[in-house]
Amino acid sequence: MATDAIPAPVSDQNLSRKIGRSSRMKCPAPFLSKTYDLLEEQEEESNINKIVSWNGEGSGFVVWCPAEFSEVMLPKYFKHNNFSSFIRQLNTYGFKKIASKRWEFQHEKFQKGCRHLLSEITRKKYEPSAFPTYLNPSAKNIILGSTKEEINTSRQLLMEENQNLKREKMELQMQIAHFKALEVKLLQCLTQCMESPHNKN
Amino acid sequence: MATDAIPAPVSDQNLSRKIGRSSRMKCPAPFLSKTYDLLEEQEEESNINKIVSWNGEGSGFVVWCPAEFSEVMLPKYFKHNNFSSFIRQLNTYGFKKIASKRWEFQHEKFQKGCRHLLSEITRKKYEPSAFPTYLNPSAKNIILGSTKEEINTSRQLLMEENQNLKREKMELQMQIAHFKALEVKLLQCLTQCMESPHNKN
DNA sequence: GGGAATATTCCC
DNA sequence: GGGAATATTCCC
Repeated sequence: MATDAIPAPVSDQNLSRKIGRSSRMKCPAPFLSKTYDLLEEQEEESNINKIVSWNGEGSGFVVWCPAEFSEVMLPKYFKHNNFSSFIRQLNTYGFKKIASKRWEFQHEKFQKGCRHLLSEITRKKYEPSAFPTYLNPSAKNIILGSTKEEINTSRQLLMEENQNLKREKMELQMQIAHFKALEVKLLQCLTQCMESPHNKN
Repeated sequence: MATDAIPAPVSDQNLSRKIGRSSRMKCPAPFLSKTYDLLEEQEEESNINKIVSWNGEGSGFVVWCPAEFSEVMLPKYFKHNNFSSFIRQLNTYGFKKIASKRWEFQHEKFQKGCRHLLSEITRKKYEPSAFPTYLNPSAKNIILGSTKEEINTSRQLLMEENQNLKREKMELQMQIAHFKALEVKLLQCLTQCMESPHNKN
């Protein structure tokens, strides 16, 4: 039946929101728990059959067979069967691909036997107005350690942000113009109202 | 089999991105197409069996049986079986619930027989700062004829302008907050003024 | 690898 | 109903 494949709601999602992940977070992101679960599940398979497993040191994991992994395992834990979407999430949470010829990923806080570390892993934040980390404005030394191209990239990003800010400023100014006009009208109304209440009655 | 329930990729998703939905858009959002499809599919059912259908005038639609709709129809078109998520999407696209005792929804541009209108429906915008990532081509030349130091100077100037723009933006936002508060007060005054034919004449 | 749009979930 | 976080998709 079709609905079978829709994963049951994950219980730990509820709690995590209320607490907020900022300082003392209890619940790992669902993506991390599920990925960890999925590795635990595979631990029970014999080595020969493993689609995915922890690496030798337990410091990362390897997807041995991406095709099977995507078709069989992903839908059991996620709402899709696309390897690329899984990779996208890994990147979002700061995992690194640490081998060139196989799909091995690692994250400092994602280790075999250390489920409790998961809650220390955070999403990379998407901050619309902030600088990318490598463009930290306080980093005045940028010019020393960077190539012309890198500085120029930084410059272009600033230019882009600049355009956005100007547009936003314009929009805000339009809003203000609107409010000013409104204020004038309201004051007119009020004045009329105060000046001539007598006549009608 | 589990993977059966994962909807096949929808072909019209590809095109819509490239074009951009701003002014002359060709492709409706997947959510809209799918919802329309789902209604078309039900058109073939006899009236007695309908889980969902267009309303009498074709100006909206009614989910007659939310339970069955969620369990049976949603998973065929979406990656979930939650009625509330469907509702959330309807709200995102500006649909209105137009009956109190049944699940009837309406949107000006969502009408029976008018699939072409779908592409005029837009998401309500959540827009912190949106500007398509363009790379300024004319500015690319700067890198050829300039030294690292010169580019960096340009960069620093932009950074400065940027800071200023942010400050200005903040100030404008404060002005707007001020106007909003003022508007509330004026409206209160006006209301009082109108309600109480003061001056006791 | 990551930006950004859309989808889904959760919460108020 | 909608804000906001997370998930999924698409594209560069």
